[in-house]
Amino acid sequence: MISDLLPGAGAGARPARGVPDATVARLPTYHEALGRLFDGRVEVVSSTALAEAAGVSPSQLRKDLSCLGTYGTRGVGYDVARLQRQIATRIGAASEWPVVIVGVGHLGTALANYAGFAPRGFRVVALVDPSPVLVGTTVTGLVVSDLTELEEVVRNTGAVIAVLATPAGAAQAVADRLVHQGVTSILNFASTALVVPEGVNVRKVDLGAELAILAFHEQRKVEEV
Amino acid sequence: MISDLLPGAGAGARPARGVPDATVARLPTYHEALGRLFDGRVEVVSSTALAEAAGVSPSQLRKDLSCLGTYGTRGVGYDVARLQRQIATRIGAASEWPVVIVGVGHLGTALANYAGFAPRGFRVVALVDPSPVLVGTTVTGLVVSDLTELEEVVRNTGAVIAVLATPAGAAQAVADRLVHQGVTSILNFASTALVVPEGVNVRKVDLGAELAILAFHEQRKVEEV
DNA sequence: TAGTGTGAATGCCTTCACAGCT
DNA sequence: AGCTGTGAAGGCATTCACACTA
Repeated sequence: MISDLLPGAGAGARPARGVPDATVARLPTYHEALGRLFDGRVEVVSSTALAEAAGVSPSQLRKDLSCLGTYGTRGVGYDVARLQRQIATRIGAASEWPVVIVGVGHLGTALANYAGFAPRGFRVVALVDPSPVLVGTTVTGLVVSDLTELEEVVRNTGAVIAVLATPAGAAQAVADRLVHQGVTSILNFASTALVVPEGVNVRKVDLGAELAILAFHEQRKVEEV
Repeated sequence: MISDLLPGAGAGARPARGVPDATVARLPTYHEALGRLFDGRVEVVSSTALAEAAGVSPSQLRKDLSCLGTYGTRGVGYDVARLQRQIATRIGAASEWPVVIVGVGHLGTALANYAGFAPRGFRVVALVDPSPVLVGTTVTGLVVSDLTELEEVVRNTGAVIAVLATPAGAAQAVADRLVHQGVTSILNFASTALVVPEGVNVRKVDLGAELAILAFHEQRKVEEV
């Protein structure tokens, strides 16, 4: 939606080789839709069909894909396998990215268990939390490390992507330490605007805000009567 | 970000009394920032200060607030309490919205426990899942209902907002049933584009896609060398 | 004929710059 | 003097329409 409009915004992101931000944000959706709909059985797909599966307009899909170079055949459609490979390479789903999760509360635990990461090339390699109750326990086969060892954990795993699922108050301090250790991409679930240096990408996911946006529309419906 | 742009976009949303979608998406952030920074002690805030706390530009903040009518004083700033009240009313945070969560896996459980909903006027009033193992158990003080009773649950609670934390395959069917019972706002965590009638708002939160967008930028950094 | 690729046009959002209050 | 409110300008993103190709 909106997208974006969307909330969940990038910071410090440079214009990126001619691919507009809005397009980048949709590529994962296309990739996912391709995998979900056409597991080896369909060989060609039209822009109309794929667009519907991804929830966008056909012309938008075509324009987006044209940014990656052209992988369709006029009069026919797109070669599914080839297109999927191409998008995968571009969004890095072909590689495997180690990810560190900081904050092992309810949300952090859910993310550690989230099945949608693995097929997209992400592997959760470490969990970090300050709570003595949690440190040392095992979650999804990973031992929770103490927050004081954050630097060591990041160094050992070589992670450049981190997920922040801490309370809002702790987020900035943790982010600073992550960036200092070489993390350059942060997915932030805390409801704070993080300040990071140029070149570090942050995406914010504010679950409360998402619901609030829906409530706004509901509120408007109420007022209309 | 991209916000919005962004994935997570509204569907069926009408132009809304002159308030643009992009502004609506930021209002909850302003509301949250006001609450976090100024708990009763500061009476006036400038657009510059609030904008920094919310992670936007001062001019954007001013333009956004001007959509709500004018609650600032030239040469002085915004009356914190008054502004907060005004935004709260507009986004419906002054009311209390009952919310039904469908899908009580790791994510659904985390959402049921999420502390960020209550202060924004949301109360989780029901949990629904098809699994015989879960039905009847208690999560955060709520007994999990069977998916077959979905219609009854929605009717009894009077919820118009629902959260979908089901697998992708089940999402559309559940959405259809929710809409049929009068739900008009859906927060969708399943990685599927939902088809809903005019007048129903859907916001999609795709956690895997969020990470994938970050991976795209990392991939680009790698290729640059 | 069917469906991609893409300039052109439209519309939306953001940024700028300054007029207007206090 | 300081800071909001807002028209105007500029930049993106989306949509349209059609040339082009298999």
